[in-house]
Amino acid sequence: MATERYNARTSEPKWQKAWDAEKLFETKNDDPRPKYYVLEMFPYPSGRIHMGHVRNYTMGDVVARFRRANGCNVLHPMGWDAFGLPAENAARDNKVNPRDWTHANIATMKGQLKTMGLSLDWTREIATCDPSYYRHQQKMFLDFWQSGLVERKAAKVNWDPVDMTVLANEQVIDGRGWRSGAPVEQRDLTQWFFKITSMSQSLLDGLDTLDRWPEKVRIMQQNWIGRSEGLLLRWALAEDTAPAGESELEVYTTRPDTIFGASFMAVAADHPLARKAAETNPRLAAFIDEVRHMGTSVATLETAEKRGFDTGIRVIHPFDKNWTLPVYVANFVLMDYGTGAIFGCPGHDQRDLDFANKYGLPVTPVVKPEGVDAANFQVTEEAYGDDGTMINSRFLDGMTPDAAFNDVATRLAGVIIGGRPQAERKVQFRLRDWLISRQRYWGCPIPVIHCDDCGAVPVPNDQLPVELPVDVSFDKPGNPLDHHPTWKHTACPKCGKPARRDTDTMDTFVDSSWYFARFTDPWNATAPTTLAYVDGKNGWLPVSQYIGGVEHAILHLLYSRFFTRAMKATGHVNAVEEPFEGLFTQGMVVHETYKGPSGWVTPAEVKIEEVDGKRKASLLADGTPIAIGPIEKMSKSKKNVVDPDDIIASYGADTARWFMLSDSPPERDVIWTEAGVEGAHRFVQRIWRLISEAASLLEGVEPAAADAGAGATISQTAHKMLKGVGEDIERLHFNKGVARIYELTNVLSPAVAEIGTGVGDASHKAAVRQALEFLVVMIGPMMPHLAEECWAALGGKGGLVAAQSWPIFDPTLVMDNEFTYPVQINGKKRGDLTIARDADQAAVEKAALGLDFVQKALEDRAPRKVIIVPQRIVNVVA
RNA sequence: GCGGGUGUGGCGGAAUUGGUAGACGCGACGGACUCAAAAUCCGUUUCUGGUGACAGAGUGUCGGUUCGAGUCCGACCACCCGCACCA
Repeated sequence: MATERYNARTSEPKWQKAWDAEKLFETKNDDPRPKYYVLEMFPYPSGRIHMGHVRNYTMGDVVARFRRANGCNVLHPMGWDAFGLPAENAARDNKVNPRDWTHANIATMKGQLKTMGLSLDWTREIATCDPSYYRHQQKMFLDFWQSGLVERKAAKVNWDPVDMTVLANEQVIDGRGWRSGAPVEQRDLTQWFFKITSMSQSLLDGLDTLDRWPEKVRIMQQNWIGRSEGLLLRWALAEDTAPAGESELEVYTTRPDTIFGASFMAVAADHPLARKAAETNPRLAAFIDEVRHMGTSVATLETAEKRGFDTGIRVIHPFDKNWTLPVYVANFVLMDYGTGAIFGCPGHDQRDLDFANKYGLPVTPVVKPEGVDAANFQVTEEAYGDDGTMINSRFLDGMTPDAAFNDVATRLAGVIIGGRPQAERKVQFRLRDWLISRQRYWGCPIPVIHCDDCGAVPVPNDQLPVELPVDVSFDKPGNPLDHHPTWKHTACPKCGKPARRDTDTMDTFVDSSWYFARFTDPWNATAPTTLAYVDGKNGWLPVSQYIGGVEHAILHLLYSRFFTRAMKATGHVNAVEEPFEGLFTQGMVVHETYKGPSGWVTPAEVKIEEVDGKRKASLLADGTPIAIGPIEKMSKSKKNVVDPDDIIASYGADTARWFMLSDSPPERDVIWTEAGVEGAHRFVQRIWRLISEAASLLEGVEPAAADAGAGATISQTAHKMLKGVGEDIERLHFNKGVARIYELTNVLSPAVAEIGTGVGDASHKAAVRQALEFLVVMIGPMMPHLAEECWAALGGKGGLVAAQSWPIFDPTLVMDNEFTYPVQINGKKRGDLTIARDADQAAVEKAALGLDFVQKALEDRAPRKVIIVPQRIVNVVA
């Protein structure tokens, strides 16, 4: 029977409508089944979806559909990370309102996502730029403020001169703004901060509980938080060298054990002591000025050579009144870490050694490695940073560095100077507070009013939300809210006098730090969350499986972890602290690049041919030769992008989805190739041919597993694959599941063809029928439209596949009755031995030794040893 | 510099964690069907030698542990990612 080709263009919209009509993916909060929350990172509405989205949302959809088939009440929502600078740039360049631009993009992208056939609950859709969303964010900002989690303070902040706004530390990459790529400058400004550092320890400890997160991400966060244990240590200044009014220098050190190896002190250029000393020393003042200027750009700071300037100040060693050390101002000491001052121990710190060598300062090793003679141990070019034994350290000699650390800490803690101990233990974090002020329009307004008399005053609850004005102009550079003629002028809520609104908006990472909580009840108009649904016994959080790009390993994921804790502290969630129980970071979609005489060329314009075994590219239009470049992340600048719309239009969504899941492990990059898509499409057609052929042959046949004859092999394979595919999806090993589905198809195709020729009894047919139904259910999460079409062709028993349960495999069929042992001689495989699965070791040994190739190898001698691992292997040692 | 990861056919990648290396897919080659092509179907496809059955080699390199190593240990090489004067 000739069957028509599967036509995705007509089938896919048909089934999407059928799912909508049944409201299959709308989730009820009070559904009693076990809850499963699967979430993909929501997109920025840039205009069109790209292949990265297709990959991300396909994976999430497979998980959602699979969990649904396994009896879970699945929450799988979608929304829009809708605030951000591109909308303002579009407004400036094209004279459109950011709101209109954003909403138009959302409409387009929503349409594109719908063509993918994702099982999303669109009734919960949210956009962060809607006042109905950001009003709650403003409320939480004020709640956080009241709870001491928000602070307005002056600080040295990162200024992006292109985007004309400040940036958080996390948004500065290699000294450049994360979006603009412009070198970031340091400015002193008063800004709003979330006090993320108040939760440093909790954020660090929480990482240990996240066993379903990639190790890599946990390590990155751990390093970013950067905890160290050390000592705050005060050094007395030698009186005759101290500037007026100064008597001591406090440093932070993690190596107090090396205190006898100290040879100098170094302070940051901004350190108060440096400023004081510079007052009477013009050359020092000039040096400090120079260092400060160099410090404007973070990028130049990193490559700078280590330089210093002797202030003339001397400090007295805590354990030796007669030992004085020089105090330098050094360009490599940071003011905002520790106390902005260090003691230099050149023997055991490379920077200090470089510095000491440059300025001729003494180098005394105080820790020696194991097995080295103390008298001969010297440090010249390379500092020794490892463990060992204390030397040249008086009362510390012979101790381990750990013990010496404790000894020094204890001794100096007991020395009280000026009412304070000379040293205190101190845990220091690298993490800084989260700067959230942005001098931009298209963001959530900070709900604060500045009054000359009352200071910064919260906007009262009944005046929320503070909405963005619509009539803004982007003609002038800078912040349109600040330029707006009336918006910022208002009355002080406290005293009623004229006052000004804060014209800054919040970092857009604030918007994405709680959207996952909002999805649990987006209809709540009075509060950000509904406590009954957000977490706890009947709540959704934490997200069971979160999927997104690794580029958010620190930014979004760290902020969300903080925000969840802050929401708990302010009563917006019940108990949850870690918002994402399972995290998966998927790889990128990459593609070959093509370069012609006049620059980069898109894949759609290129024809690829194979000439003498070599791939050659030429321009489709006129045959101009094109150079095939390296495989890179799809980007507009390299033009190596493939538009999901084009793929879906020509092959259908299922082909695109299947390709995204095939071959490449999901955490790795996937190389998009034309040949690969065609291969995926061929499989779509192959499944359809198989099912439509079988549908007529097996009409009326009741599916059942066979336990004997040819059908038994079919049933065994089908049940094994059913088990395997389920496990693969559970572990997100989609590529392995795909391979198994191919294998099952490879078994079923000839089986169906055989039935077509009239071979096979009833039990065989029943087994094939069952295997085919398994196959259709198994492809359901991956290629949902094709699965529906196939299911309908097979009779459509029980309605839509999307509503079917995942079948349960029969354990007895998954186990073979016989086992084929590979038989090795001296560790090399020489043959097989098929024997009953329950044969005991003696029986296996006897049978193995009876094999002719074993006898030949042994040449009548007795084997030295026979190793039998049940259900594994036989190894005969001759 | 520090931290993490990866390295397997022409290519993407499998290998129940110490037990048959190369599943599955792509590509290539040969054949069938066709006037022809596309599509489809059937074979072959790690390398070397041999018509062949077969033999030998083989998971970045070198060494080690083991009856047995892609997997464990030691040293090294290459590439990728993250952090980077954090005291």
